[in-house]
Amino acid sequence: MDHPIGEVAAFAGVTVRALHHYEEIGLLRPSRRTPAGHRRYTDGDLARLQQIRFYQELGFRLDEVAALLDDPETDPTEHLRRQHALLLGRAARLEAMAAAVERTLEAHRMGVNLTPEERFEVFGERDPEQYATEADRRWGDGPAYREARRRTARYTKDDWRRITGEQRQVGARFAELLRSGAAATCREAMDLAEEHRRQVCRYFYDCDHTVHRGLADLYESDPRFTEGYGPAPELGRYVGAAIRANADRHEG
Amino acid sequence: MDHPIGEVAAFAGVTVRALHHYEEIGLLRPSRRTPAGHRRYTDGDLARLQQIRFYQELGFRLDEVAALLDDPETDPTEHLRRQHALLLGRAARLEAMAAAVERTLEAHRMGVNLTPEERFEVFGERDPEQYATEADRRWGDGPAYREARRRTARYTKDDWRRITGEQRQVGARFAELLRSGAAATCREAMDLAEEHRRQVCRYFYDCDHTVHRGLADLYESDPRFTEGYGPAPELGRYVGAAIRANADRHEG
DNA sequence: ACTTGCACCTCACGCACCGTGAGGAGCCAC
DNA sequence: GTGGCTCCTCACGGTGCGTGAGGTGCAAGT
Repeated sequence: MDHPIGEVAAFAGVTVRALHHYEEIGLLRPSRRTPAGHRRYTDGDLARLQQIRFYQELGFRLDEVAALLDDPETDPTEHLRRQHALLLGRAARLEAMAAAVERTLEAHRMGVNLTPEERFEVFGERDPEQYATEADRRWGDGPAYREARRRTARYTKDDWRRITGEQRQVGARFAELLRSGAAATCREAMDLAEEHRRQVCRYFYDCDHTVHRGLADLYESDPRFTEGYGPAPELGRYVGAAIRANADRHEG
Repeated sequence: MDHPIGEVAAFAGVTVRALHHYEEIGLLRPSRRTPAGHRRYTDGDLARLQQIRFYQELGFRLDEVAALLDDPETDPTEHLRRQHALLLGRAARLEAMAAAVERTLEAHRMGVNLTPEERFEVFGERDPEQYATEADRRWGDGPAYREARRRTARYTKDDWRRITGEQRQVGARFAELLRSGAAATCREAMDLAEEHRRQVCRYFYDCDHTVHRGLADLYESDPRFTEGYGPAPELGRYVGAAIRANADRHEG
């Protein structure tokens, strides 16, 4: 009912050394040892290893993986659902990159020279926030968060003024819409949500519609994010609803 | 007409430190320096950086990337085509992993316990065959052909994209090996051949080593099957030799 | 003329994730 | 008893940067 280390390594596509390492850092401890000291992995251990492999493939560091898996508030199916979403997101990103390569090829064929922005737009991506501490609590500090921090770290003061200015403008337009009595599900509100999403993409991380839904929760639950434009909690809910409607529209 | 390092870093989504590192290891040297010693990157440097980023995203190490880019026999468009194939392959792999997560979820819901093989099959590897129509001509409508047609008939457009992406990846890896000077009878080449065989099994029909030998002939005689990855006829012979060596190994 | 302030420079140490032996033991087959 | 395979435990090495520390170049403000 349990397996020796070589077999496990072969199954999982990792080396024996890696399994040793996982034990050293407390990430995966085999449930049993033989009298001779040989490691034996149970099916439960294998299930954990599977989770480890998925998270790792997604770019999490091993200490992050350990934190995720050892969080008592997360049940197994939640891990799987999260991994599913992240995997599809990454796949989509790679396809976008492939498309970018195609465009580059095309430009090359035409003898056109690309602008730097065009060259690297697909590398823009994934994930966190100026709400660094919020993002932290919500997503731990996954690869997306690190990427965002890396990017934001390079922004100058002028960049920040420009970026927050743009964001405040979107916020103001949301407040405007809300005051006008337009539904959060109307086209204008959804377009505004889409604009917001693209801003996040441009300045912070690769924010697809799924991730954007997560931000919607954030806006609704924390009035800090919309304060200053209007009736805070109500505007938060309004923006959240618009983001969700927009996501529905694009995913439908 | 050239750019300071911070700007380049922002464009490309890398840190300034990374660019310093690339220069240290001779991977990317800015074409110019200002009198004050500040690096200046030309558009040509940016083009190279773009290539670096793509290859890196695909999992190549920096010294490998340098070797690839500095190979005088490879022209720019060949890099792009190769990257395109590899990106699609990786995207396909991630989608397969997402599907595996779905299956795991489903099994979980049913209360079923997965076998280790099931748990990790997606981590093993990749790749198959599109030569359905060729198979057609060769085997007329024997049982193998009928099975292939039965299975391929159910594939959606998405399935096809995924499958051909995986295949192209194996092709690219063969080309890589050939370029590296490895013998077609080396272990890596045979492993790759075996991987290829399993793809055929998974996506088309039961392809044992004998049948695989038949495919080897096909690849050698028709350069269409390996074009786009490298010197077509040579690569075809190389793949054929690897398949035969692999068959020998398994049948021996 | 002076001082911020930012972008840039050059060391140089540190860290994550293992790879890669070295040296030895358990276990099976002949 | 002697290969031959798998397993064990150190322990050093390597890649791809992160992260200061300490200093320079230059433009704008006072």
